[in-house]
Amino acid sequence: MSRPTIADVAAEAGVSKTTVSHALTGQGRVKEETTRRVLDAAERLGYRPNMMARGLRTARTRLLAIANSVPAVVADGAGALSYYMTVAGSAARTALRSGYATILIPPDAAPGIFSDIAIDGAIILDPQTADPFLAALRKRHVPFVTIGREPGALGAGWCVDSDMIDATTRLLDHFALGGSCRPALILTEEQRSYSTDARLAYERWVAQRGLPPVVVTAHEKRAEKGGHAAMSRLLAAHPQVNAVFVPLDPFATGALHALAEAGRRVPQDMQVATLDGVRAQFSVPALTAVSDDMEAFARCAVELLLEQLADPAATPRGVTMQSRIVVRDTTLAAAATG
Amino acid sequence: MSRPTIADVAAEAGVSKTTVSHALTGQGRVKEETTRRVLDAAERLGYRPNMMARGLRTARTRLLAIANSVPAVVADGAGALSYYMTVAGSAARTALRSGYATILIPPDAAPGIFSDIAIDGAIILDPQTADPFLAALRKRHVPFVTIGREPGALGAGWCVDSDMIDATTRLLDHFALGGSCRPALILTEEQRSYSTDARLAYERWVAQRGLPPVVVTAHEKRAEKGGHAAMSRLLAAHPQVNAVFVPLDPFATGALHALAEAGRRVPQDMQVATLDGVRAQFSVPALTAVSDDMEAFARCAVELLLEQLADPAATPRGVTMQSRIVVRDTTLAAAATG
DNA sequence: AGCGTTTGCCAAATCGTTTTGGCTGGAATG
DNA sequence: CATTCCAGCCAAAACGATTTGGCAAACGCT
Repeated sequence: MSRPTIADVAAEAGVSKTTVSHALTGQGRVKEETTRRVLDAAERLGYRPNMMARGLRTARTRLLAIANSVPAVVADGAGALSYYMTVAGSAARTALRSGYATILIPPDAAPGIFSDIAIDGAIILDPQTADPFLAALRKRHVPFVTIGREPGALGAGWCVDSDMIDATTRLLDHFALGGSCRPALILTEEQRSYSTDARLAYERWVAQRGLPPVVVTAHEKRAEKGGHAAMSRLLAAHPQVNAVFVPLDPFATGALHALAEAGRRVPQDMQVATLDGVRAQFSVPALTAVSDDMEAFARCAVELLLEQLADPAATPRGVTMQSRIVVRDTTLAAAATG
Repeated sequence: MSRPTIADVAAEAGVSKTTVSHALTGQGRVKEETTRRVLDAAERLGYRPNMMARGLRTARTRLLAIANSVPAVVADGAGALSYYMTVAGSAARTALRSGYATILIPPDAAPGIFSDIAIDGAIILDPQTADPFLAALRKRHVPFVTIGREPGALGAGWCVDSDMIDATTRLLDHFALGGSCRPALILTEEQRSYSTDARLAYERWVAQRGLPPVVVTAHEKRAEKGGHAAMSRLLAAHPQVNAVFVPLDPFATGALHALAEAGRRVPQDMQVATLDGVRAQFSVPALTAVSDDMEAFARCAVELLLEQLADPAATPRGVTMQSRIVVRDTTLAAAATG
């Protein structure tokens, strides 16, 4: 026989389809003993509700989507977006516990994708200003949670975020531990909340010390090349700079190459730090980095999304997480302690 | 108004629902001009077919799943399974082109998952002997394609695979380029096709040269520790060995540590190679590796799966891909050429 | 003209759930 | 005793697509 339906269970248990549905979903009023009989029958037949039928009736798919707004900077292929995997996997696991499956939106997919797939909600990584993915979701009235805030958004949205202002400040303090410090910042042209926050904290920090702000940018798609070029320009224009925060990790490794070519020693002549990931970990020298627990981000994002699905009228809630600074080879305090 | 249905389009175009359905899906007979009118109406209303309704009727979800049979060997957290992301992302992209969305099965999920989600097909990475995921899929009659063969399976199944016998042979030849060579093999206890193939090729290679086979194994879950322990045992028991193929990359980095502790120079005293990935690339010294185009694997797997979905009665087809050997710091030919 | 075939369209059935509205019979209330 | 209420169950109506079977009109052939 093909897959048993609710009608088969009803026949087996000697009740109506309505009662089976109620017994299984906990709706309506069903005598305890009847419920047990239904559950038994369902078990015996190996009954599984048909998701399509259920979805049709309830207008819910029990599917979430996860997408990365950051394009796959395929500088050297593998692992460029490995943190995306970490997040996606963790989100999928968390969602599954609540009975939701997670659709993986491939890197670099067009935002139009969201009008073709049927989902109850979405998680978007690192949205940028006026993010096209978020626009598409809003248009379709699909609830979403962002990891990282949408910079320049009007009201606060559902999001989970790291405290990048605090982290940047602590990082600059860490730079300064190595002695007198003239820090610079290498950012992406694209505005994502981590970069705007880093800029804010940086400008505040240098202003307090009466230092001139030095910020160089490149388009994120240029990846390693962009970081290399930015660092070269920086060295030429601001020779006094002796520490640099380069959040985007392909930029950071590109910057390391530029420094090597220019004959600058790291960290003696130039301290370098980035956001954590496989690149930072495995690069030689290993990069000091601002590190976030991406798995926790993902878990939290799913929880917020489910909260929102349960009550679409709830007021948006954000969660902020503390980052750690992982000291490796590219900053002076490392040499001092290690 | 809420989302338009096929009935709205029918009204707008002045035809029946049947005709709309036929015009949109290309079924049945519809006059060219009528089709155009329907398409126009659908466009004007922004009509999107309801996936749940369609799925209910056709018993197809247009969802695929991708899962990794290899547990997340979370030796040092991030990036341990970054190749899984590469594959999953590439598969998702390919599937999307044919109108399928891809569900990400989180690492370490229980095989029982497949009785709770509604999918048309699945892609399973690196199945092991008597793989529980494949068992679950077979039980539910869900078509699947494996990346890597299921070792010890009776008939041939739908799969895409690398020619690991050839690659291993070439790798051993590469080892031998550095002079007289006594190679060993460090494998996982778990049998996946790449490991059984590597063993086969290795045993053949040493037999041809009248050398004794040296194979050491560890449980894959032990990750770096396992590789470390295996290498230590190898050094103690077989001091004459001067080259080792360690397919599982966490094992390989673990082995490198053991070698460093034992004061053996790499590659002078011991050549080392592994399967490619971020670890191999970024490890210091960088590991010579057998490298596969995982994105191509994924594309191919999706194509095979769609082929199978189009004709479930088709005889299973396998595709074999050629691997490259990427020479880095841990083999002697590298020193010779670089 | 008469007959069979093809073309173009449609009404109704169908997929497997949930939900609505109603029906029973016994307990509680007056 | 009559009335109201409620627990416990059910038949039928959704949900929005595809598919089946059929009906006219147009066409081709003798």
